[in-house]
Amino acid sequence: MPKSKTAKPDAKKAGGRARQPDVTRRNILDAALVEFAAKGLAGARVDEIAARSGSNKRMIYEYFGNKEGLWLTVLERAYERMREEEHAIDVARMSPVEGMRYLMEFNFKFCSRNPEFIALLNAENLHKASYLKDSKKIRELYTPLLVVITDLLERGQKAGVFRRNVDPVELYTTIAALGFFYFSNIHTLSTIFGRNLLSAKQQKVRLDHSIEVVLGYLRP
Amino acid sequence: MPKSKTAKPDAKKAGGRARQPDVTRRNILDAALVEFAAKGLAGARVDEIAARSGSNKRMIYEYFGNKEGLWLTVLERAYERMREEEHAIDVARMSPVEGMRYLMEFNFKFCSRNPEFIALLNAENLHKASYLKDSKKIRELYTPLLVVITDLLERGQKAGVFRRNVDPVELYTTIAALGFFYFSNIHTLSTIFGRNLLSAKQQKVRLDHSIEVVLGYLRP
DNA sequence: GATTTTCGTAACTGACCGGTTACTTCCCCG
DNA sequence: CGGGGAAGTAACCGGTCAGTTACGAAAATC
Repeated sequence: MPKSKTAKPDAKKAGGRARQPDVTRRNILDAALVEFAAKGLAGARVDEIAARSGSNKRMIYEYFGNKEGLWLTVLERAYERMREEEHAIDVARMSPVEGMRYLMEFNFKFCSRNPEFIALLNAENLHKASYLKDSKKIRELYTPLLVVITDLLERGQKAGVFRRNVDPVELYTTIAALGFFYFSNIHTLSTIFGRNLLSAKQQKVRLDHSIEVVLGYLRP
Repeated sequence: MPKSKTAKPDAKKAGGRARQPDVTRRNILDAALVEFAAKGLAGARVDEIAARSGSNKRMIYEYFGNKEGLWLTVLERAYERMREEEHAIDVARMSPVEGMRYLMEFNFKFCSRNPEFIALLNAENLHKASYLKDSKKIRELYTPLLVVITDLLERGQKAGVFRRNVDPVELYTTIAALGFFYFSNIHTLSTIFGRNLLSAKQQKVRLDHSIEVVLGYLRP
């Protein structure tokens, strides 16, 4: 989300009034992401978003129409961000095993770094993805990770270090599951196991194990 | 949800009034499970639960105090049910590989069969498991699956069919992840992949792959 | 600097919703 | 058989919240 727009003051904090629609818009979206992620669609309060954004309700309804419009925009933006980061992945020069390891680490750490994204996805699944389904922007936008995985698999198979007959979509789902689930259920799991799974140490244990599972499976 | 309770009239449908606290209680919980799973804690409507249960709000507040009390009870009940089913698992007579396969199938199908359980857990994680943490009933109740996994691992290692140095808790988490994630994110995944992952066919593909992953990993 | 357009504020509205209460029904026990 | 208490009903209350509006202030435009 680099700002390609202007080098202007950017904030209206210090009393300085400004006329910067896109900044206001962004502030609202940032605030909405936090609120929606913390409380879901039904639990989130528009007033709270307005207050937190430094803007006001009127602007929200001007830009996004209603609460659901805001929700969809926040959701689309979260997906865009993820895809941007994924696009930056380049494992072409790595060995298949190295590449796969790197990929899983990326996925895992992305989940760790973006708890709001996790919360958002879960909430959207609660609604049976009804907002996502209506989104023009997101349809048919496969994750770039899929391409990378396909490439790694092929190279690994040719080099004889990966087993054959692995469906890339299935493997992608598995990798996504291993990262996502841990963070998605981190609070109930922590409660049941009586451990703080948020700790860096526990996270490392989990990531190492997950990588072991996938690489172990991929052995020819 | 077979009714194992009594052979009594049981329903107050046909005008027949009844004085059956536990039946009313159960009806409320059944209705609440559906409503909470569909809309989350904030989105659920107490009036709707009352209507759907065939009872009324007054009874809800009499039995459960408030909406949150009802939520916690529904949550505890869902966990209890899962543990009951898990307790019925007996893989003692199966070979380690057979047993592991059976276990994963059980876990997967449980998730498939109990979408409300998935929704409930996700919602509770949104609240950072705050209700679960306060529950006296659930604390320190390790899932029985963990015991079974530990046993299978040991036997498999002794027999030389499983690798050594596998942490049972990590493996449990992995197995849980492979089942849970698919169903938890089934709507967004279906949208993005453009496939209906709810179909029996897709489910079989996923389960088979998941089993392959774990058994592949476990090879010595 | 007058006009138009955008932005911000705060009060408002109307629906909704969690929770309560007054009152009725009818089961159970003596 | 009659009274007490549990079970049930529906109206109601007070607060909340999504969404609107009226109006004022400041920018951009000329």
